[in-house]
Amino acid sequence: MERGAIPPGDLAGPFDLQSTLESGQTYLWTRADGAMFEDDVAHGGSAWYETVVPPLDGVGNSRAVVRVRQVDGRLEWESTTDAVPLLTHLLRLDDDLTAVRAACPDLPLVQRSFDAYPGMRLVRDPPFGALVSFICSAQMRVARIHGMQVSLAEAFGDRVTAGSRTYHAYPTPDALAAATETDLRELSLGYRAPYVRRTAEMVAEDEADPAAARELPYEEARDYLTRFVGVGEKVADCVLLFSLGFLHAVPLDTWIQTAIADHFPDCERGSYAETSRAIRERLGGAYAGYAQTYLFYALRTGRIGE
DNA sequence: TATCCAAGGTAAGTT
DNA sequence: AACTTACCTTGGATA
Repeated sequence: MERGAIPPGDLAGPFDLQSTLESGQTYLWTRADGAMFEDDVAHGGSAWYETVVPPLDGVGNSRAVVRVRQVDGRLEWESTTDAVPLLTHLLRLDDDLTAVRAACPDLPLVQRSFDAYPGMRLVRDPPFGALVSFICSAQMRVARIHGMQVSLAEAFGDRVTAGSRTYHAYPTPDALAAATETDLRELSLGYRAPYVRRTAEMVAEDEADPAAARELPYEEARDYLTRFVGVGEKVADCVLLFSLGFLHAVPLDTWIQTAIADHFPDCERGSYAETSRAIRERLGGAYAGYAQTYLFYALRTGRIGE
């Protein structure tokens, strides 16, 4: 495998790998030490994280194994190809986090959540993996959502050998479409099993393409994604924010709904769409999704008061 | 040891 | 359109 490092100076501001990958935005990486999403693991370590990247528009047109860890601020990587453009894309290393924070509202709740996890970036997951993993997220704990993706990769993903080890790629749409509902239920997907199978089939058969939403205006893009089975407005917002670069999307999950009720009750409108507009504006507009993700992680881990 | 409960919601059926 | 209800599974809490 090729090796390299990205010095802190090339990271466009503060960056923290662990919070970026373990904040519940992405379920497509694993920790080499097996401690992904374990709440009793302290921050500040330098664990290796691994993923197998499918061909992506614009950055590398073939599959690649990528390993990365952060030591003294710099990102060390090992990969089957030059990982710099891949990491820049997947971890949004070119986001100016200082500008992002400056654009977010000067509210104690928001600022304390930024302070809780300095350097956390949003991610840019591959669209199909993002779509399926957030279908799996319904009524589920983060550690189990991740476990499901690992199970899916082990059962239906291609094996890739690199650096004397074998990795499992995330399943292709064809591979998941070919699985049966029973196969998927055996992986503990529960009622999500038929959703995942049918959505994979829709992508495999070219009935719809999650990446196509990138070309649409925000609310049309969200509507477009809800044509996939198991995808409602909340999951659609997650795909838009964590994969397709709609940084103003604010997924209204249980934590944010509680935060709205407790801290922004005037943003509570009747419908998802209206509440979404109101809280998006309250969180600063353009980077509202960044604020949402910081709030979500800080609230979920108890770093900021209820 | 047994039971209960909630976890990053969505689809389908009613009003 | 807004409102109910059912839905798989599992780890942690409660009795």
